[in-house]
Amino acid sequence: MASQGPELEIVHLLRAVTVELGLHSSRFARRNALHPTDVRALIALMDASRADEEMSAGRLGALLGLNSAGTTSLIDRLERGGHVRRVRGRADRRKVVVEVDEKAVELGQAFFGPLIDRTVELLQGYDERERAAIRGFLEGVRDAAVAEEG
Amino acid sequence: MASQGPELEIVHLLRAVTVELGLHSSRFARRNALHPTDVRALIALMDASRADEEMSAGRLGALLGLNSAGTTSLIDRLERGGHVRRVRGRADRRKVVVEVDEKAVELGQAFFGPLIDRTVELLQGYDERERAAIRGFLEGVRDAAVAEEG
DNA sequence: GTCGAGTGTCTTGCTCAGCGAGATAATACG
DNA sequence: CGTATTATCTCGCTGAGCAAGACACTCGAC
Repeated sequence: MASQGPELEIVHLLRAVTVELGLHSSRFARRNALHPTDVRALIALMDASRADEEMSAGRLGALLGLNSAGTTSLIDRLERGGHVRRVRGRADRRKVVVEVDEKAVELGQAFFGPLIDRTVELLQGYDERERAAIRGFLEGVRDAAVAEEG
Repeated sequence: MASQGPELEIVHLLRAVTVELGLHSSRFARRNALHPTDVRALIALMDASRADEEMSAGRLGALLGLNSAGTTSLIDRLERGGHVRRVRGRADRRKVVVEVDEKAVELGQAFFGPLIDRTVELLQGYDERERAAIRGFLEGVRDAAVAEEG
């Protein structure tokens, strides 16, 4: 099984990476008494915040594939844990904008920071052509996964 | 956000890849009326089968982080769907060896095969040094994630 | 303005994955 | 043989997420 040609070995390796990153996330979840969905939500919220976009309850739910009831209880859960605040939208007052608490952001950075730093460090060990190969490969896999929606 | 240096861009790309691969798995899950856990279980079972290892109920549960009750109901579910068979262990008759049904294997290959093929194809577009960089990077990330169990 | 359709969120009642505790069955070891 | 250990299953429960619908706000037509 370890002798299936160099390409399949890398495919297998990529899967191992996704598995380990998933396990890493679930360690974060368990440690903070969060569910996998909660972690995904927090990540989406932090992304939005970094991009200076408002994240409404509905948009968050859609992103995570939850219906409105599930979304409400997700936000309830996060709010109860103090990770998130509900703020009524100013422009459209039906909307609920979900804001991440500063402490949650710090918590996440403290947990995922070292791994990100280590990855950046790894990448600095490669020259421009090698980095381009890595980037191109990842882009290719991402696009292939996106395209595979038959 | 897209201008954070070449290294962080790749880190972000890697996350996008894991997200998209996760979504791809969940499309497979939904289409076959399976839960995420069921998919993870089937993958673990196929891996074991390819490596010619027997997978007992307990080992499967441990691999997925389930307790014994959860493991039993997981296998019940998979068996009910015809994806899996229970076989009493010959050597140790307390054990239950879980075998994947041929059809489930084919189903999985039909679904994940194209993506794997596309990935192999991508890899063939790189020379030996570039492939080594990709492999080394993935190994490094995997090891970093494994090491981060503080 | 105000009426109605449309949209965003929350409530209610339910299903089912997974947990804890403990029962049952087979093995190992004295 | 009998006791401890190991592997799985059963029972009762908690809680995430769903479907349906209530409620609140917005916006366009008149």
